[in-house]
Amino acid sequence: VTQGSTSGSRRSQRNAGQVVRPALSRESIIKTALDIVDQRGIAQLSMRKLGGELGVDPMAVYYYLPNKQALFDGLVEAVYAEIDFDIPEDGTVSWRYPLETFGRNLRKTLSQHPEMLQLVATRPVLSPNILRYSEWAIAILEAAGFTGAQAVNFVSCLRSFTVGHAFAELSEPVGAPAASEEEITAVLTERFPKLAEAITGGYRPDQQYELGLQAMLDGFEDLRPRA
Amino acid sequence: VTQGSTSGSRRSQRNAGQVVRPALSRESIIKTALDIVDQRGIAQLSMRKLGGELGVDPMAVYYYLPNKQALFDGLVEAVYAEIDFDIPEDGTVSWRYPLETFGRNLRKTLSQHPEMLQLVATRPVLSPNILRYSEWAIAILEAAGFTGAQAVNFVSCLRSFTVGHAFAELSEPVGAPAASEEEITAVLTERFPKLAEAITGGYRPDQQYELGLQAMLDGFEDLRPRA
DNA sequence: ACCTGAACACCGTTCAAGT
DNA sequence: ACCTGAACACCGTTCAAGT
Repeated sequence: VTQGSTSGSRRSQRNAGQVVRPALSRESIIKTALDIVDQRGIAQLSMRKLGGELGVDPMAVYYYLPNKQALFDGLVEAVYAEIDFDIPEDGTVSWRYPLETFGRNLRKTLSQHPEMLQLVATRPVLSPNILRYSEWAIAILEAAGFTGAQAVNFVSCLRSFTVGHAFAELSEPVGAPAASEEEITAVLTERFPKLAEAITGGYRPDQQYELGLQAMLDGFEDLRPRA
Repeated sequence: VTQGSTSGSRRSQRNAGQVVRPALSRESIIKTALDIVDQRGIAQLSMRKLGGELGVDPMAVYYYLPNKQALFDGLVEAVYAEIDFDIPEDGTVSWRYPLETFGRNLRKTLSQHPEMLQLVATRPVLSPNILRYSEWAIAILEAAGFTGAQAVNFVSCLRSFTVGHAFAELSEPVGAPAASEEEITAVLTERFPKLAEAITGGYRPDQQYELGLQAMLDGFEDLRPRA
């Protein structure tokens, strides 16, 4: 939560010998909140603890954000802004490229903020970062012969799959609800042998994601009018 | 929240003229909790309101469930149990059938409990209903030439896509974060014309889901060894 | 066995007040 | 303009007690 002293730090200089508290701002509040979420979990983010972390009265953040929902929106937007959605200079990319990159890079950022998943999945935020990349993706897909409506659906489906997969990864493969690992596999082998057998190979999330991603893209390809 | 009087209703008969309160049970508690979630939203489900709805001291439910997490687990399991996962008598189904049915029927039940989505996506529950159907699906897929590991990945990917899509549907297409519908489309047409153009056709969730579902299945088909 | 009730350590948010 | 502090109406959960 380190941050260089910004302008308007007259106050900071007054309390020499004390901990220097940078001036509050919407941005710094959201940054601190995201740290809390990432490190301690979404359930641990309260307006009161946020105030504590900022070294400020809990009510101080209400000057910058009207309520907790607004804070959540800010957090989601901050995560969206982190996604690497750079559009390549070189214009010659296949129609699969924007879609693959959209999925993989979204997934990468989500994996860095697993505790944000609930918020990201729940709150609709029109992030410029996403919109801009989608706009470009549509152009590429249209140039490849798809319609704009198809392109939007493709992006939407990939987003859904990626978010859903991130959730599944978070909740473990055939996870441990309360019982121990051994107990579960024991019950599985007895009652659901094929499932148990198929799982013993291990759960490889990256591989599974790539399988689903490529399958979808292969399916989309079939919709393309013949050249 | 109506429920026929069950056995052990000696108490109920004592307070004649009063509202008859059926005996508490884990099942009836979860049923009532699910009603609250469906009708008033997940945020409105508190142990205290649950007690109120049951006509009982809030602490009474702790006799049947150790804490709120256990209540959540019960709710998720209840939703999973509702999914129509009947295995057809007639054994001659295509390998696509179990996968299509898995996705569509999961989606149908999720759409009936939209407020449960966060919980369903978050909590790993080994529902017998799901395991049993998965076991059958694997058998069908193996008979069609796929490996068990592939079959498990297919089911997993479909679950991810279905859950993710349910979330997206809940959060609206290019939803309204705070601004009005008109403002959004205005900004969109100005800055992201292709996106705006592609969206004007309207958002058809069912159609989009079916598109993604079939694309994935088409992609899976390519992995099948030639007969 | 099943339920009650007080108590504790928390919440988000309002509103008036300070500097 | 920016932050404080008391107050209100909530939470989940513990623990001892009632019947």
